[in-house]
Amino acid sequence: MATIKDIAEIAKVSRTTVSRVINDTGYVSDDARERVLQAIKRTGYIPSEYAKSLRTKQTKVIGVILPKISTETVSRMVSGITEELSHYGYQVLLANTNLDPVLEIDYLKLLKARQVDGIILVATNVSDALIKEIHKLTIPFAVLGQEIPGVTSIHYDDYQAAYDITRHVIKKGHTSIGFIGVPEADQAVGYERKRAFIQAMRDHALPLNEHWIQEAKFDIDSGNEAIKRMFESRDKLAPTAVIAVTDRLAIGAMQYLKERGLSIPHDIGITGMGNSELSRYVTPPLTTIHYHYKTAGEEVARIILDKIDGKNNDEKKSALSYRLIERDSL
Amino acid sequence: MATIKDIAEIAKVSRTTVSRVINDTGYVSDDARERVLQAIKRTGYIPSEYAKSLRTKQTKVIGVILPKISTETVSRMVSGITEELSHYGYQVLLANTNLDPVLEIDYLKLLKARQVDGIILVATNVSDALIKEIHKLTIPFAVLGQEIPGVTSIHYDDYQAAYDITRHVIKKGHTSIGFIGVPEADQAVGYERKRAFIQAMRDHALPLNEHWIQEAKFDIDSGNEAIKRMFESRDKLAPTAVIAVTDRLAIGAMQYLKERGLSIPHDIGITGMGNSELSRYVTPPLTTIHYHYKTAGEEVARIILDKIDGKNNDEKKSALSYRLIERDSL
DNA sequence: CTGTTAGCGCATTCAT
DNA sequence: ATGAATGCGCTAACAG
Repeated sequence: MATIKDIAEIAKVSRTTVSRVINDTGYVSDDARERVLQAIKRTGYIPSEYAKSLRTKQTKVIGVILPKISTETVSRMVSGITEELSHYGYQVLLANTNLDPVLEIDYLKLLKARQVDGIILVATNVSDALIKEIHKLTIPFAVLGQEIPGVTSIHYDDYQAAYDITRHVIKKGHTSIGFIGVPEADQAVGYERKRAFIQAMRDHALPLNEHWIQEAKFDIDSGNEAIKRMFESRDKLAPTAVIAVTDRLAIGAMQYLKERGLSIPHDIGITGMGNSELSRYVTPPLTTIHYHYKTAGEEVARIILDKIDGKNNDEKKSALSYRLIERDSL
Repeated sequence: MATIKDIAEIAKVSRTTVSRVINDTGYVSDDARERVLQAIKRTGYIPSEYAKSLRTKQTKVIGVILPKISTETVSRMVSGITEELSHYGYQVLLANTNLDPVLEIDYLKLLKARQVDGIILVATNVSDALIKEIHKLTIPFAVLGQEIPGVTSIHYDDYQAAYDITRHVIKKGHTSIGFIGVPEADQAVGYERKRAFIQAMRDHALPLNEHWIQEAKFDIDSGNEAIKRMFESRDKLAPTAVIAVTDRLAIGAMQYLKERGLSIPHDIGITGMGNSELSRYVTPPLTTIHYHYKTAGEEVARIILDKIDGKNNDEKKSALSYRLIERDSL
């Protein structure tokens, strides 16, 4: 591997001059520049980013901590992040926790050690320990997907979205409405969406049947089981519509309903949230909430970049827009 | 940010000693070690990976160049890669080309500049310029998803898989079989799969109708249009089964068929390839080929790691296993 | 316009 | 068992 020193020798100039032509900074005679360029070309020399970073204290790398790359939500966010960052010569160092909360903290430290210029956390469950660690951070930081006190974040307005879809279901004339949620440890998807559902029901003076409020995990099968519990409760009553907090859950529920011979939306309506690709192609297509995940990735990238540039260093909160997509499942 | 020098001063030892306790190398008295550890704890000191890399010529970072992160295939591969690498303390630097072939070469250089310990290319269309650039590379390198002469790669045995599924369709009794492919510039999905289809048909002495061999892009709508062209050809003949080279294409085709009032698989059978999550949940569930994408990611990570360790430096080829998944669409 | 000097933070001889 | 000295590859004053 050639170094700046080699180039300097070949071109018969000092290392400084080489540095100048590389970075296009300061005056260099055409003659010297030419010789340097030639030398670079001949040797295939590429300046070491590491050595450069050591001097400049800038790595042009942003660390992204995420729970699991192979989900649509996250991969779309990452897509938005990488795309936006690439316009400014930044790259992404991935830290995939695979849903292990301990790793989140480990990676935070690791990224610090790597002197990344900024860190983006794609969050699900945020532990107190993590929040503490985040507050100790001195480099630009932002959270995507959840709201953390005192920290810049872009979150989805889960409460409002869930409230909207619940109201939508109610407006369609349903009064017996079931709900499939996820554990409340997940602030956004678990807690907020459930809270919104309950509030919307109350605001419309509709009854809440405890059997009709089920909790599932995040996978499709889990949705199937959750609605099964709903239908097999002793009182033999069943809702006329079910709101699931994710599309996958809704799709799992649809499977059960179909197996049971129920027609959607005629016998029972169902809605999801997330507008996953799946939701368009199941039968019938799912009514759901579309979040702009990729846009969120782009936006958080821009925020980090701003912070790096020194502007906009204060805490900043924003909620990403969403819209209700009406299809045929309700 | 504290440095090794600060710690040395606080602990009243030399930087060398600090380095020794950090890396657990050489002799250090318990007393000195204790003081160093205390100092580290107090200051929250984290050694700079950059400075370390500059000395050791090891970055513990693997560059991954990919065409688009937000597809199921790629994100599963990346998931396998990051998971495997993390076991050995390596991280992934992402380079998302967004399908721009020029960027592939740019990123190759960038990763070199960042002195990554290895590079994994998740490939689609591989240009000659890229191949040339790859051969100039001196760092460990491997390709995932396509086969490149003289380069270590894990590819899918697209020919065999497509041959198998064609034979499967034939065995089901079909003789009038259509095909929806993609441009042959894509060696694996475009060229190989088509070649296999044609060969299988010939081997079984079945006729090839040119109207029934259509080319589409990669998206769902494109599959829809492709089969439409098939059905609207002048001779008014239509196949009794259609093989699409991706699930998305198959799903697009299914939409058209349904709109046309055709029953699947009764009136016409259809198959995909890829076993995307979608394929399980469309109606009817799609018969397809399942590739072990994540496993491939893990495997290529292991290969790169081996190369870094100096073992197994020669070119190595392997094909990943797949299996036919029979569902209800055929 | 160009070169000299210094130092970023660390690991590694080589002495002691 | 410990430290002094050196250099990895680069940029940034500071002189000339």
